[in-house]
Amino acid sequence: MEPKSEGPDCYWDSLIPDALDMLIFNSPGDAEAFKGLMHKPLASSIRLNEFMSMLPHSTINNGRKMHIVDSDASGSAPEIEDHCSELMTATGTNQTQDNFANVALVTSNSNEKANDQLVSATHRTIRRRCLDFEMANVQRKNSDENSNTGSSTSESDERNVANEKQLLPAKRNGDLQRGILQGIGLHLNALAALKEYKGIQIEKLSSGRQLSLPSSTSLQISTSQEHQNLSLVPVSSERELDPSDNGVQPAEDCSQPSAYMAGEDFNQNSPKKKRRKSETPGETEGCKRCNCKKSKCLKLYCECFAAGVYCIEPCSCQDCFNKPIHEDTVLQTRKQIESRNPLAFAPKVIRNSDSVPEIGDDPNKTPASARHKRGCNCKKSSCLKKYCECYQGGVGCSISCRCEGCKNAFGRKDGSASVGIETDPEETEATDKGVTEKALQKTEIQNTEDHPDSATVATPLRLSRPLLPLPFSSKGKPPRSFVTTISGSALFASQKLGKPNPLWSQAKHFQTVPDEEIPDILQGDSSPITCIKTSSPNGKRISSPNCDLGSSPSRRGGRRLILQSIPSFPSLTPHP
DNA sequence: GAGTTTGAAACT
DNA sequence: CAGTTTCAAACTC
Repeated sequence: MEPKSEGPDCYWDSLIPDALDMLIFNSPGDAEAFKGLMHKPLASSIRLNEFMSMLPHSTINNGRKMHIVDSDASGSAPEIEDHCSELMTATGTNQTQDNFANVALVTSNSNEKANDQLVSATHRTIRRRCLDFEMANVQRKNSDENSNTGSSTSESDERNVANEKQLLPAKRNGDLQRGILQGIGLHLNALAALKEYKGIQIEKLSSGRQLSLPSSTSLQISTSQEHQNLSLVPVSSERELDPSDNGVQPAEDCSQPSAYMAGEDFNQNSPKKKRRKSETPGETEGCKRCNCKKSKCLKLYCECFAAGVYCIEPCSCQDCFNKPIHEDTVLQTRKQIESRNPLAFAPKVIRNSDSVPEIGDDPNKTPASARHKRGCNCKKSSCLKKYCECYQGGVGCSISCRCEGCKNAFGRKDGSASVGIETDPEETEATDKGVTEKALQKTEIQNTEDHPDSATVATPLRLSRPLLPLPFSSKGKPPRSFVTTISGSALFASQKLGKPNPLWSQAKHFQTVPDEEIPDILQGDSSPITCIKTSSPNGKRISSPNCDLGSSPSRRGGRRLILQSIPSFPSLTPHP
């Protein structure tokens, strides 16, 4: 797709223009060494880590943020990705954990149209694999302010900060004022997405929206094509900086333009968007928003509110208070709900990365790695419809469920259930056979469609990744922005978004997320970095270095992003 | 598009 | 904690 820019006449200095100006060397000798390096022909075989190893160590330290920009996701992406982790290792593991070492993987839309290629060919050549060193002052500041310690903030500390911010958006304003990149706030609670949840779903970056994460996050994702960044920036800041932001839900990354229209009347009573019904399985995955009429979108009934995002234009809600202009009310209500149930906004589906089968789970037949937090209470749906939160979340029922007549295709409460498409038809009771088979067929069809390349994979594997969009959603809600797996409270977003399903539609681009990648965070894992599966505009996945551990077929050629703690309710940040 | 069903959330 | 009510999504026609 894109011409390889690497070649005999390709030099580092052309790829890293102004590199000398951007770098700070500890000594003149380092500068000279680097200068010489820059004029070396860029052999296609050279590996990024090798290059980095040539750099004086001081070059990549000094608390600077390095961006790895790769415009040609198709060709060289894997290499960059692979070496990114090496690079991290080479430059000091600490950097992967502190705020000073920020590595951004910038991917472009490899599916760009031909004309786009022509237009941007030159730019790409330059940008390609460009190492962009950027001051990390902002993050440093954040680190300083958010942490009493001068040393790098620990994961737990960051999480606490993020949580604090969630409830105290005002604090996040400061971040905005520091000049953080503008962007559209991403409610990554859901990103549990990679709540997928564990499966953060980073969706279409091509729309030019930023995915915002807490300032403590070190990962920056952007598309080279439009210079759009998925920045780990406090959502609030984005909102404040974005003049066009009308309080519109930042987290939303809908493909629907209207969702972002500036000046659009917030009134969601507008008849124009009656989202869902028009959504059909292979249709555009427009944003599906709430339709609340009596709750004022201030209760968990409201999907938007529950997801930690503001309602926006596509919503069909009435008397909506879940808007930036009612931020105080929203926050107050949220606090109230949390006081009643601290986990009210936490992901409903929790993965057990330890793979310790729950009591009653049949390791052989149920996706034991994921379960609904509280379990369902289905009486009539037999856990075969999306009324069932377990089913909706793509997880099997567990002992904690109080459902009756459970036939959850992802795993029955009693552990005897068949799983997904591999369900043995004979296993299904004759009485409900029709229904069950229908549901299973639907699931199977969607699995095939959504994950054509994984169609032959054992179902249990797929099912064990509930956070990622599941197949059966014929009306998959559009993700609020992306599916991603995120740490800490971030999961909250992915969850509701997490409702894995909203992302289902987009999940098509993401493939499944390996269990290992899913939120260790949910389990209290202190790992500083969370893996996020995302897709570039062309559906490429961005991955983070740390995720390289372990291999998975689904990862091949994909990219992963690793994001750090994300506020659970970022998008509610006030809007100036 | 309207009406029904369903089960989570909220309330008592 | 259990029962009831309210609510909005999911589903059906």
